Amino acid sequence: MESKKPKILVVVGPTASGKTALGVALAKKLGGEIISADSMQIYKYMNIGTAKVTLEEMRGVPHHLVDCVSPDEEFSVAKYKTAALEAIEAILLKGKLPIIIGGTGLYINSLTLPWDFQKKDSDEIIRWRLTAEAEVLGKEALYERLKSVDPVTAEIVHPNNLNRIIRALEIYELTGKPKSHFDEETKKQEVPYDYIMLGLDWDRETLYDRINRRVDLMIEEGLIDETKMLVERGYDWSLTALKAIGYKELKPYLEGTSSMAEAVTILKRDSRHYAKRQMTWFRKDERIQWLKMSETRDLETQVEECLSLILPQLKTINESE
RNA sequence: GCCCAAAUAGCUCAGUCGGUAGAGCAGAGGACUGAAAAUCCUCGUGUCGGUGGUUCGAUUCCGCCUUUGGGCA
Repeated sequence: MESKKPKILVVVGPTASGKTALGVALAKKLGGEIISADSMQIYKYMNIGTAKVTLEEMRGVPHHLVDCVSPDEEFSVAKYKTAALEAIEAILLKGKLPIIIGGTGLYINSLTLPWDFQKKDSDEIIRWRLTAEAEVLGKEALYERLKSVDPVTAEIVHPNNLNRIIRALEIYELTGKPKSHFDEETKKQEVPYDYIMLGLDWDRETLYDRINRRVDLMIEEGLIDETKMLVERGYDWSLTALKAIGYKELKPYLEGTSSMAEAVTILKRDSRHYAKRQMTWFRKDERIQWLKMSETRDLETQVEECLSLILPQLKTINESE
């Protein structure tokens, strides 16, 4: 007998793999609502560059956690998890199927693995101070401090990876306990849902080709103006949101230090690199069932294929009701 | 037609005072628990344009050829 936990569908895949279209189609067929798991599509005013779903593309399917945070607002996995869990509950209450779709592996894992963010906090000021300390003392000094305070984490974190070193030290300063302590504890948590995880799998060359073409399209659709608009609104290049691929690459062009062609080339490259990192992330996840994608098959066929794969697994939800 | 320069990794180029070569980028693999589209790690054999010569030994020196730039007519 399968577990009585509510079943939830998760669709992952690299950028430009067709998640949006497939997700909407699945939601239509299954009576679902979509929860985005995308760290950049949550930001307002960033539409073209993040390839955000358009109202038209939604085809009436409700989307959650898209377009809901200002680019200068602080956001984090922890906040994502809280908001996503709320959305899941609301959708389940309506008797509909939550479908989580996105390419941010960390966000996906925050929901599908027993991760708990409640007990440890974060603090911008400490983080700021540690960053400044690293500039003065060198990251080696901070790494040494981490070694003495949390040798287990120091073992895992590479000495060059300042961001990780800082976060680990931040946790220690905030709680008096090492990060590794929380990592152990969090594993004892329970995940409240059963996730059926689907991955969109393209061959590398085709995906890269799609990415390159999509970047050209973004430029045609006005990515330059969108970026200018963000800057004019006063959003700083140092914001996390402005570090999104599609915007940061345009900075040199807008500031006149590079040509548009150069900027676009780099934008394409960064997008390819990103896709590669996403694939590395998802590839190792054994829970994911891979769906072979190709441009010769149309959406309808892909959806059918998808349904025949997941419907048997979803059935238990109906039986238990 | 003549003169000059270049020809080395997928690309841009470095180098070997003669002992068969190395950077950046591209590309590949990996890590990831409150910045994650971020951050970080690892991976470099290629007829050194072709062909003769000198030499124990040539990608390196010399001759010729080819190609590509530039200049002169």
